[in-house]
Amino acid sequence: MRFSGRIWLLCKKVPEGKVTTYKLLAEAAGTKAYRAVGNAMNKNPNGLLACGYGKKMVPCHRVVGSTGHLHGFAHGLKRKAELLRKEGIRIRNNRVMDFEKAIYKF
DNA sequence: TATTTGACCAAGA
DNA sequence: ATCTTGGCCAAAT
Repeated sequence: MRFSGRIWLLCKKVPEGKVTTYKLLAEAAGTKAYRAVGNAMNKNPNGLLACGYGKKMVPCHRVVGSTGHLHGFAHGLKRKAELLRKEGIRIRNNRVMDFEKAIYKF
């Protein structure tokens, strides 16, 4: 399977209310391609709401930078922040509060 | 095959 | 705390 596909699979394991980082995803995949992970998210199978790869959704909005900052989102950072808030994650200035505690560890 | 492009990351003149 | 710089790597061109 292709690199991006493996990343999507790992991404699906992140539960609601938790977040992960591009770096963590790369490490979980056994690589250092942090940057390529970002690209994979950008081209994820969630057209606009399709959100499907296999049988589950790819919660790409739960992926943030290693510093806890929101880097990007197909529908805008604002939308991304709202989705996260709706799952119980506090966001302030495009940054996840209590970041360390919200991280999902593989 | 070669070049360009990012939703990255860590370190710091 | 904030901005820049160089290194990184898969994908698309």
